[in-house]
Amino acid sequence: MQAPKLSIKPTNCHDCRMSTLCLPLAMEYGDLDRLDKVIQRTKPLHKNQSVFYAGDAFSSVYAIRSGSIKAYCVSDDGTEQVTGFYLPGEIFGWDGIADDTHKNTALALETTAVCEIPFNKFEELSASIPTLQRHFMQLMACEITSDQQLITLLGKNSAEERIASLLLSISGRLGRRKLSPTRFRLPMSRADIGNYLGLTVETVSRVFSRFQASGYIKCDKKEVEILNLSGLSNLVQTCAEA
Amino acid sequence: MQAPKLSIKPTNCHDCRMSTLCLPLAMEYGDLDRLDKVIQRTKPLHKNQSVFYAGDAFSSVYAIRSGSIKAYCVSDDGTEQVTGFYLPGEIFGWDGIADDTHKNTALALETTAVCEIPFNKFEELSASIPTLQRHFMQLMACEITSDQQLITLLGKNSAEERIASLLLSISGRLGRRKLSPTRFRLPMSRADIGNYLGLTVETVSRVFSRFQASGYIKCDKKEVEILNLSGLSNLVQTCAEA
DNA sequence: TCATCTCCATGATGTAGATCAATTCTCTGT
DNA sequence: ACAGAGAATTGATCTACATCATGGAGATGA
Repeated sequence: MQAPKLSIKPTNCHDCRMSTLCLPLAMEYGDLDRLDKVIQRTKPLHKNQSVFYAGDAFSSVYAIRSGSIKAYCVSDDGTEQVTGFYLPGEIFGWDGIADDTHKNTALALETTAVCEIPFNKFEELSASIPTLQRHFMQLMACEITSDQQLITLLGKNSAEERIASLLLSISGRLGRRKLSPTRFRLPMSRADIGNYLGLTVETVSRVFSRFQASGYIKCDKKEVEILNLSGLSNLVQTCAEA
Repeated sequence: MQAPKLSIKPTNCHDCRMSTLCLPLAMEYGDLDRLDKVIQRTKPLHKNQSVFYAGDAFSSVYAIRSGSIKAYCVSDDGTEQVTGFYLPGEIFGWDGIADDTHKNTALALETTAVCEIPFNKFEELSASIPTLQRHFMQLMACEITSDQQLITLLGKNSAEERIASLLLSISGRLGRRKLSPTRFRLPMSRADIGNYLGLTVETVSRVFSRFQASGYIKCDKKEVEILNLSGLSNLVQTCAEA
């Protein structure tokens, strides 16, 4: 397999377009500099390469610079459970903090660049930068609330509501990154979506077809255009906005 | 309404039976003393009293000394979603960290004593007690992994598997608190269980009956005795052990 | 270029659990 | 001690989604 030719320039936290998202807004300039020094920028992963595997020792959390990540775990009987999709500017890898072992495997869904944030270095830093500690806890708390929203979704909502909700979630998250909230490419397969939402591939496929027939979306394979955002919103009832 | 007569003696973290659970094991004696000073012990709540409501400003997290708590949120259309049950020694209230507002309401399921841990005080302390910070992050990470297990459960498992899993979870958590893992009182209603597990009351009730008929459990209303723990375990496939 | 594979779409059928309904049992307050 | 409300159980029926099955459209590799 040939690694794709990519022109990712070495960068730093100061001019990273994502920094207001993955880093605390209130951090001092000098503090950002100190954080910048501990962050490792690895070369881009290509599709299906992993950042870490379930069972790996936990040492870092990761921020996505570009691309997307699927997190999933495998149960004893071999069935997969997708636990999350992560988009640019988002942080993943918390699942390892509980007992220093990752519960999930993190896989690149496409060519993806991540920043690695060594956790022990981060802990040292955050003792002297209080906003950093608070910010990381907030990010973890976001993970908790978004997981709890997914729980609600899985417990109470129909197939259509679940998929509408996922589309809206992705749309909103891309929008916050100043990317188009109405035209985007879904990086994951229908099977991944179904797995994540507790549905079969067939049901996912049918719902996409129905959404298209009803004029909510237009889609060709993974390319999606949302035509009626408010219509989709009306299909969903969430516990709280993400 | 008459407050029940309770003989809860003023206590402190040093002789709290739970301290090894809700507090870091590795903390120095002097450190524990400093933490002890900031923790507020309120008088016991009785059934259906709330610790905080969804929408309340976030200021503290809470540890349960005795009793039990149900956390739930309410969506726009008024439907409830139970997001967790908390037992003695467990900590709840993280859901407010993300944006300083609680997402959930926390309600006492029975007469319940909680310790309040003011978050700003905790943050000050944890700057000088590194293990404290790490421990809190671990507790949050536990919340994340347990939420993700619930996601798996809701996405992939049958009604019987979900309920077996809940019974085993409660059993295990009580066992870790040196309480009987095979005989206990479920503090929550069948409706709460169903809500939490994405099932209707009727289904919960039927599964309890079936479990009883199969000899897995014996139960009279909320009083449960697990007769065949390994049998129940065989019904469940989890992503990872809690 | 053709064979193989994976992904996606769509139709036909089956089923677990929801929904509707009725009864008993158990708290709660006066 | 009693009335009324809520909690739990059990039965009958309905339905959303799973399951099984087929065919096509793109990728990938020899």
